[in-house]
Amino acid sequence: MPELPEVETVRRGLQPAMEGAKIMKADVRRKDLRFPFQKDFVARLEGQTVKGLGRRAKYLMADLGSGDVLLMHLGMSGSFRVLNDDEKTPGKFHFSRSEDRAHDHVVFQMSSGAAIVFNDPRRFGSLLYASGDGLAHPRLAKLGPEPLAPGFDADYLFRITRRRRVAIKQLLMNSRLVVGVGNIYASEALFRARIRPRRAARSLSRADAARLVRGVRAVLTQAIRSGGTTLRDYLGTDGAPGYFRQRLYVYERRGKPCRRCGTPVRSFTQGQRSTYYCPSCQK
DNA sequence: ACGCCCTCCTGTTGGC
DNA sequence: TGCCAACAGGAGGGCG
Repeated sequence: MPELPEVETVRRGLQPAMEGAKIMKADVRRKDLRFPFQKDFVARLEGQTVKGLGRRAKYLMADLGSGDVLLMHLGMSGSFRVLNDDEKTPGKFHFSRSEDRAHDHVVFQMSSGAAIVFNDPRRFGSLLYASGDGLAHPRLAKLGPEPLAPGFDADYLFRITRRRRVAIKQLLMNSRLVVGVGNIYASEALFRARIRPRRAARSLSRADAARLVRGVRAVLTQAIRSGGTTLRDYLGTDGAPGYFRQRLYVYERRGKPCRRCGTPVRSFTQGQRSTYYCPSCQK
């Protein structure tokens, strides 16, 4: 489900309910998600105050009073819902599109009175307790630069694309090289940069690399502003969808006219994922 | 080091 | 109408 803009939107939604509040109770209803819950996961969390809520790549990071961190990843279908006091009555609210409570796997009761519910039908998400600032955790240690940070610039992208035969779209989705760009925004960024997704990475000129950096940054920034993209499941912490879908240029628009030139959008499968592009605008 | 392929899991959809 | 294969926003891991 969620790429950087959706995760960032979730972070902003969770922040008021978590920051400065204590985790009174952590109700873990399964033994595992993507990974088994650590043995002492609940014991280490309960009673801790959340000092701040940050993000690295697609991980949410709750900084805890102990100096450690709670890492939260949404996988493909994970979502958080914040329930305030007046919304806690069962049946009075809806969480997911299907209103199916069966996949509410973890509930945090916060001292603020809010309940924070993690729901994840496919269970590719994960919640991990990590020591220190968490950046040395194996899952984070090898991540590439943040696409919206200064380190992701034309020089960097040009450099890492040299000698790589891999298709540029797949390179964009390689989190060791740049984080946060998933299947939707890779297609959208390439459209903005006017580069075909199948191009070998090493075929990009310096000018291509510069346009692609701008394309990635622009699409992510604009999507954050719209609260992310809701295709199917994704909902924010308040249950509202993201509105960037109506601003997509190519994703899920196969056969529809390109919003720039009118040529029908094409799609094909690349690395077992759908890719979309305009055969006229992108070279 | 790199590139390709498969896997985890459930729910929904589209084609016959 | 019903069945079932294909597919869905991530990413770890194995293999050549």
